[in-house]
Amino acid sequence: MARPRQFDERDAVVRATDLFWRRGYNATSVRDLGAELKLTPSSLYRTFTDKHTLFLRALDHYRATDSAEAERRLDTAGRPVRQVLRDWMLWLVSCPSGGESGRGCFVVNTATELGTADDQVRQRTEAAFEVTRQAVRSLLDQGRRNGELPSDLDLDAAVELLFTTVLGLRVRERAGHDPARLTTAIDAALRTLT
Amino acid sequence: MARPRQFDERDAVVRATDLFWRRGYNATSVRDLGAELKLTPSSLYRTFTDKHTLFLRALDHYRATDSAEAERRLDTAGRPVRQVLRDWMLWLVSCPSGGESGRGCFVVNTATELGTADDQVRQRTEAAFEVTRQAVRSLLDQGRRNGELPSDLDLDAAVELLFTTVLGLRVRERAGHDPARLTTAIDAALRTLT
DNA sequence: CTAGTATGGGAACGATCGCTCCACAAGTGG
DNA sequence: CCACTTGTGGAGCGATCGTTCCCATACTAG
Repeated sequence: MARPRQFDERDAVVRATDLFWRRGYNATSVRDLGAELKLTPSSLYRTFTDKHTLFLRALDHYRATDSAEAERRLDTAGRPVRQVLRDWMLWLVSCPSGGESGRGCFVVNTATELGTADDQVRQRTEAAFEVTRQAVRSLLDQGRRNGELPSDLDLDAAVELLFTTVLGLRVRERAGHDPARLTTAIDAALRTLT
Repeated sequence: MARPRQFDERDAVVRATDLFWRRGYNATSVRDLGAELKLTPSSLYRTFTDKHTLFLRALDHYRATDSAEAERRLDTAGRPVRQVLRDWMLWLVSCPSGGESGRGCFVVNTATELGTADDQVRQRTEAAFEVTRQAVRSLLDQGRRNGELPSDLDLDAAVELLFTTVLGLRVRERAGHDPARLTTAIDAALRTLT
């Protein structure tokens, strides 16, 4: 052992996530990161290898926090399934992290910015998408079995529609669309479950 | 007058659109553009002022072609409204421009990459969104009036849901999602119109 | 206290960024 | 043919990119 770190690695990742989320991968320079994380280049590279690896760390952190928070909100605590879904979707489109709005979803932003070119990124965005899909699916399945939702509900179709709608909502939040309209879209999506 | 151009300005914009669409704004360098458009820097700057202005030209070109093509496809020629919508949405998620897939929608990609920071870009993406919204609305309104759709259909809600779904589909196409699932989502969205 | 080790600060690397400039080429109007 | 005007090609501008290196610093183990 030797000289200990003067910074909190976890806190640095949090700040990096914030910056990458707001600006995207390509528009965020290592110097921007250095200023935001209060790290000199040498510390940044010693700790995180390089910009790309730090970006992957940021994606992982996002999934472990925001996505996890979403999972938590999708966990019914005896509440009606449709109410859970509505609260979750409303939360998604109203500044999930802190006050600031217009940031959309880090995963969606990343998926559209980098497409399918970067395999390590693609694996992570795909995993995040799949987790959400499955969470929605199990929630709907639960509602169908306990009688809250029609027993003849087409689960596959409902999952695809809701999941696709959620991605669209994330884009629209990023684009600064009127929250009232997003709420209208949410309620219309939920009305398909009757 | 003097020496005439050795290149076709329109063709250059087409190629620029293609490149910006695939890679996004920040990841596309002026030298990339020069190579793709077969233009030297001096010609590029003399003709298009700068990278940002060329990007706006590309956005405008996209709206004037791909978006216009979408409008055309939304024009019923006596066909059933739901069939028109279905064909249109299927077309949206299956490589609209040429063979290549995984490009998503240039407008959606731009909106998520640049957010609401750039006002000139924002105006254009917003205008493109609004044109689509209105096209969907008038199509649904037409269907409601000629009896194809329920007379008590909530137009606002249906428009918001379909429009949001379309944006989600564009993201998922960019992310390389299974076309069969996207088709499932499309059919589920259309089933809400009954 | 000393030897050993990892960190912090920052200069600086080569490459590339967006962009400009200028000499030359290629047309037009007189 | 001769000015004149505009386009082309390419070197090169200053700035910034991602990254590396070096050295002083600050801690631990013995």
